[in-house]
Amino acid sequence: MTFQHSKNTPEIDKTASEVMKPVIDGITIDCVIFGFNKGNLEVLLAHHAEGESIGKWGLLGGWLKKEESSDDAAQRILYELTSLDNIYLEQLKAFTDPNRVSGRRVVTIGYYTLVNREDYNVKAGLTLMEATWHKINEIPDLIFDHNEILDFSLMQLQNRVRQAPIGFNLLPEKFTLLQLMHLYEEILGIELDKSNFRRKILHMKLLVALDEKQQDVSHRAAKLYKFDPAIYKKLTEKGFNFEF
Amino acid sequence: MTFQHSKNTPEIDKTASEVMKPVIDGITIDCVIFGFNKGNLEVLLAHHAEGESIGKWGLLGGWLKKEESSDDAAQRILYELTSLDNIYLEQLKAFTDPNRVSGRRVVTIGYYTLVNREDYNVKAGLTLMEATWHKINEIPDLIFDHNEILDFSLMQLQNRVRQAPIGFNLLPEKFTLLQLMHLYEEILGIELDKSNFRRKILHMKLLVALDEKQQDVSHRAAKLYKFDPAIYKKLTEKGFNFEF
DNA sequence: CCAAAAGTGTTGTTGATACACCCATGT
DNA sequence: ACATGGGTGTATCAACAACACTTTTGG
Repeated sequence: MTFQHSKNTPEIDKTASEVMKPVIDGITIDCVIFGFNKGNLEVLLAHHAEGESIGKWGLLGGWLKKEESSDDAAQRILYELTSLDNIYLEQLKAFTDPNRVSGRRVVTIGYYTLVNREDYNVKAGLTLMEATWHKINEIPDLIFDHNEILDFSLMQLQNRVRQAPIGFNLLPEKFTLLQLMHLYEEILGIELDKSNFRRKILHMKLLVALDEKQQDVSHRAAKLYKFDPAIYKKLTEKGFNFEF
Repeated sequence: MTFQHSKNTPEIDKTASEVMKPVIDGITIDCVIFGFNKGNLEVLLAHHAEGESIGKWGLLGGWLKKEESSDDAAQRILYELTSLDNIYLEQLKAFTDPNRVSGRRVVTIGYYTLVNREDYNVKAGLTLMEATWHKINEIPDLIFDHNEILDFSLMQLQNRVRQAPIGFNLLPEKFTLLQLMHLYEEILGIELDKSNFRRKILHMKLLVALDEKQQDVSHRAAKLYKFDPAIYKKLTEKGFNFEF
């Protein structure tokens, strides 16, 4: 017995159009936008001022269009909603529970992004009266399955941050070692030893020491560092690991 | 200026039906099925005997139905095609390039699974004249974007195998330490030291030594071990790492 | 006895951990 | 002077890599 054609090659099955027609009402994109502010990991949420979900919060999202990939759609939606461009963006997975939206069959593709809050403050704000940042451990009930998407994205962030220095996307261009350490502590929910963290991170040679120091702090000013993307590229080719 | 409703809450937008209608022709599921045989990592591919793609190979897949999640669909499709049940199965991501299938807008959700070849041989075979195993480094040109999906799944497997002992799903219930080591070597594409591997894996306490030995080998018979899921559960709660 | 794989032991090196301590600066 | 965070040094311990070695078994 051989395969039935309709099973192993669905895309070219001539009878597929009947099967498909009622199946999917549409595909959306939902973005978990992470930011780091004063030692707290935060997420940008949109407030719904009208419609069924009035008064509730949700992730930022939109419809996938016919002629774009989901990566392009996520990029576009993010730009439309926040004016942010060229930021770290990665697909999580598809969320497909048939009851995730009542009454309709809508599949959503989750994304997460890491943004530098300083950039965000400059470029956006104007268009975003209804979107505000929420601390990661003070997240309200969200619409649909958005809490699940957010939980998944946090797990993903925790995993990814151990394998590549993507956390840098959450920081301003120039930062101190302790800021970086606090970022890792906050994302991973652990405590780190100052001295050991310094040695470890400097040993990786990923940071470039600048000739600048912090300004306007009421204690000894810390040296500023920046992340070196060239060295990062070299290291990724060899494969490397972050374990804190 | 506030959000336009159609942007941040797409699912309940009253005008959405017009936007959606032409957008998606359907969603499919494609599974990368990994097996391990005689030291080789292999993938199960289906041969297309008719239709546009005649003569070409592709991943095993099928349509997502209206009332099932993609996880359920993947499970169902796998069972229909191979009679395999209750196997390790994980979503990769959605593949959404608008041109991945010419003439139609079909999004596919990729999955990968790890199967024990001994189970497979028993239960399947009858229904699967047209599906055969291919060594991971002898993969032909596949239909659509299936090569891309396969490449992605291999990366994912390499990553996941370092964080949890999912590799055990590829082995028979009872195995020797060197079989396990060869599995890691094959998946990760590295060479390992026998002695160091032994110490490391035994030190994790994840394996249970059995009172059995290999049979019918033309050299000293190795002790057989099995994987202990109870201890695995304990360890995952604490979080643990495999680095080889 | 030999081949082939199983399995043990040893040693040098590296890196993680846990501290104690000094330094610079604003109030 | 003291609080606050910046930054250095060190002793101990666990993990790892490299490699040599012994054991068991079938042919």
